[in-house]
Amino acid sequence: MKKRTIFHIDVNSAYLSWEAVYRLQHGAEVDLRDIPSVVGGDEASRHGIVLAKSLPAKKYKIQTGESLFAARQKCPGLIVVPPHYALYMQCHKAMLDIFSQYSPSVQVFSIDECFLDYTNMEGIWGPPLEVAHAIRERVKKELGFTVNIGISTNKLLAKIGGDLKKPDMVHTLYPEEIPWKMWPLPVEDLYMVGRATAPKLHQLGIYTIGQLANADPELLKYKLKSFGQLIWSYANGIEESPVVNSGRPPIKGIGNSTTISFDVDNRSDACKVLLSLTETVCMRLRQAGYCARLVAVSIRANDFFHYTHQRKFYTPTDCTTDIYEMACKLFDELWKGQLIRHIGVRVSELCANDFIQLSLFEENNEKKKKLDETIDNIRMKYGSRAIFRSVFLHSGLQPVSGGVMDEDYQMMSSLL
DNA sequence: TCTGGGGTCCTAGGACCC
DNA sequence: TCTGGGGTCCTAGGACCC
Repeated sequence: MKKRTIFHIDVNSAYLSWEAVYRLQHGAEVDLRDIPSVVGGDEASRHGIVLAKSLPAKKYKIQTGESLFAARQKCPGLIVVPPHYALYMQCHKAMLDIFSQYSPSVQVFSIDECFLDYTNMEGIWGPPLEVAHAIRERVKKELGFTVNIGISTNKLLAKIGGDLKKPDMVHTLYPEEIPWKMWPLPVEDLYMVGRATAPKLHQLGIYTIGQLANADPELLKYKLKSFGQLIWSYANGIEESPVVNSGRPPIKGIGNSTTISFDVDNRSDACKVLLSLTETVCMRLRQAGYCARLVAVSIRANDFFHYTHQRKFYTPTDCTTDIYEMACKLFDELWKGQLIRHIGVRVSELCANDFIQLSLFEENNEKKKKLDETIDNIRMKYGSRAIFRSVFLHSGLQPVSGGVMDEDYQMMSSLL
């Protein structure tokens, strides 16, 4: 197999950098990146977590995902700004435009991370290291934020390499550099070694990626099943997945969930939330041209315990009413009267919807389809609030939940 | 006013069939 | 009086990622 050259590019403190740049461009005096600051959700509606942090905030050991309450205890006077997802989508697209000029093969990994296949491109743009620096400089100059770029022969090494030291840097992590650049790192820095696996590895006396790489793969397989094999390979830099540029890999499921601003204690409110979640899920489903066979409902209770319940249709559907009715049924079977903090709806087992659905047993199938279509069109044209079901009047609940709504992005699923 | 939201993949155990 | 065994489908839950 031919040796590849892969770049991994990710934005330093993405949401926070983008927020900082926007504010500077609109007359702000201070750069959020220079002070202890975070992008955080709205605490009043119980979305109060850290979404992104500045480097000065990181010095206070503030972590992404922790509560703003905890973050402020670590750093009194912490600046907290709300997120603007439509802005982040614009930044994402702008940087993608730049990357695509250097290779036809760019894989979007998340809103702030891409892989770029630079194999066979040297003849056009020059040596990888020089080009990576050129890209880094261009993004900084033209868009105002900094990125880290990792270079190697596969996606895994490029990604770990890119994380070596931040911000605004380019690193290589070629296979021959693994022993001295990657193996000394703590094992939790390895992709796929998370909160649950790290302690298990520690119990085996494995604290660094190098120790994992040189551990007995049979022992790891015995303790961690196929996952043990996977992370052993990763620790040795073995990973061969291709950079998939042509759009995203096909989607497997569509979900929508929300933390409600108050604890729901009755079926009627819960079903309204289910409806608003289902509206968005089904709109996205139809937009993508799929029908779904499996519906799952999840709830997180007041005590943070999490429950799910799922069931299959005999015939896949994209109809809001069908999926909503199923969601309610599942909810009734799942709910035992707990106070509900969070509700989710997810559909999966998707198939293309371009076959003619037999409506032998459901004579009003066509009517339902027309209704969904009409509502979709109105919402696409005039925004999601242009039309909604009357049960939401005076309910204190969102009639359509989820997605980023903006003039430029009427229906856009948030990527993070 | 402590703890979001959107994904993918894997495993375990029970039902059911031959 | 000891009660298979393999395969598939289904559901619940847990792990990881950003």
